[in-house]
Amino acid sequence: MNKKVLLVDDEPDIIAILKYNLEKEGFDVRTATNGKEGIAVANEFVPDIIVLDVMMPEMDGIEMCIELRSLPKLQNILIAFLTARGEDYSQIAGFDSGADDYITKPIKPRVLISRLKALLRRGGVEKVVEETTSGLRIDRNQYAVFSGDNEITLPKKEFELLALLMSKPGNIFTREIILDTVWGSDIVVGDRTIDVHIRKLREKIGDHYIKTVKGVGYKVVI
Amino acid sequence: MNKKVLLVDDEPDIIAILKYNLEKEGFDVRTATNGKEGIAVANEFVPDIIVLDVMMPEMDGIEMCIELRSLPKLQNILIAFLTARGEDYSQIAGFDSGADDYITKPIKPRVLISRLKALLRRGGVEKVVEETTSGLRIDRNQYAVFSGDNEITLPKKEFELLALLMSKPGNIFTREIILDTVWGSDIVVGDRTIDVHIRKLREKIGDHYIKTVKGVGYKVVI
DNA sequence: AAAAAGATTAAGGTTAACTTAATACAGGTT
DNA sequence: AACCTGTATTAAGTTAACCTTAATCTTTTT
Repeated sequence: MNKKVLLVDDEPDIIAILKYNLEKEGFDVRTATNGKEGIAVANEFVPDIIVLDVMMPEMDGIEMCIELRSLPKLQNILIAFLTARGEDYSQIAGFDSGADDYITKPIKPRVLISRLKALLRRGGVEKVVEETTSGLRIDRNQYAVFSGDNEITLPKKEFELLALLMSKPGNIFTREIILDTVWGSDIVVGDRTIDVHIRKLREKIGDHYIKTVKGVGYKVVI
Repeated sequence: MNKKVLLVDDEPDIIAILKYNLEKEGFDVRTATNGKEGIAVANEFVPDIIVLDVMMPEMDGIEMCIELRSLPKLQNILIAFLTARGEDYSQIAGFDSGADDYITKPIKPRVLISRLKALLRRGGVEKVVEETTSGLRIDRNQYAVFSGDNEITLPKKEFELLALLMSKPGNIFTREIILDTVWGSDIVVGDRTIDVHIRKLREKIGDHYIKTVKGVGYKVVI
């Protein structure tokens, strides 16, 4: 049974690219170009996840999100906000209109897909906790990681890097994906930066959790 | 039944050379010199594979590719991009408009042919997880192979080699195809290199999975 | 039996990743 | 504003893993 995605964005080009790529991945996709239309489609289509541009004419993403959350039928749908990088994030996040994830544009289709899958996989807000059988646990709400019983506090970048790896324990993440997701596709930092962060992580959580696959990337052992 | 190829390139000379060589190999060839024409021919001809120059006037390869993928009838056709060497590859690959292979020009006709044959043989997209009845499993997301229950981590080349063999379990892969696919048509390594990698693989996953067919190539037992 | 193809082993060179230390930067505090 | 503290990034040197080749041995084919 394919997962249903509703894309809401006022730019037809972006819609087209994302739609194509999501469908290739096996998603069932519908689209809308403004908030009003989005609500209508959501009502009839009842998607699993809605990807929502924050900035839109007529009814913007935040308004749409609030309205969606007020409809009983649509209360449990996952909502991912698309925001332009550098946009006043606090305004959106602080508002807490009920989004489950914030994704910054520009984003490569590949990366978007992996974020959406991660969201669907962990089922949104209530499953912010991810745990491996090897004993590593991450709690996105607490912004904390646990190795066995003891809590380890991580700075932002280190946390985000580990959170990415933990979003799919066992899966490999290439350096490219890591840079795109943790740093953003328009920020340019060297490859060594990743190494150093991995090093710091290993220092704090223990060596055995993160595995290097040379020439490919990193993964968290299950 | 001959395989049907559609060549789309704005340079008549290149078209002529490739057409001649492909026909000599038994392919059924049609051509087009721009994207619009390409779509039209594709619609009527319904080729097995389309070879598409990225840089073209009017409608470029990427646009054409996206449009092709939007037509139900043509969704499963294989698409190979021709790109000039040194061209900003990331722009193309990152865009992920749905190509099945990227081939850099200049390319020798016989190399192109072997690439196309490889593509047609494995039917383009590979499954993420592939498993044989003999108990060998490969997971491209995890970048891991399993022999029965235990996970075996492989370095890049070994993994890619096994991944190729596992893309069609039971099928034979010639040394030429292996070199083209795993090493790339422009990299020249000796034949012994393949042997050594096969040896390492057998050492790690067990001798019985990979079978040598002398004078032909290797295959994974089903 | 000779020739060809593949298997095996060890060794070298290359590249990617690790490590350490130094610098730059941000946030908070005096 | 100056200072402190912790974090992020870069640079440079080191280490380790991997890839490839060469040389030798074994098997298969003619």
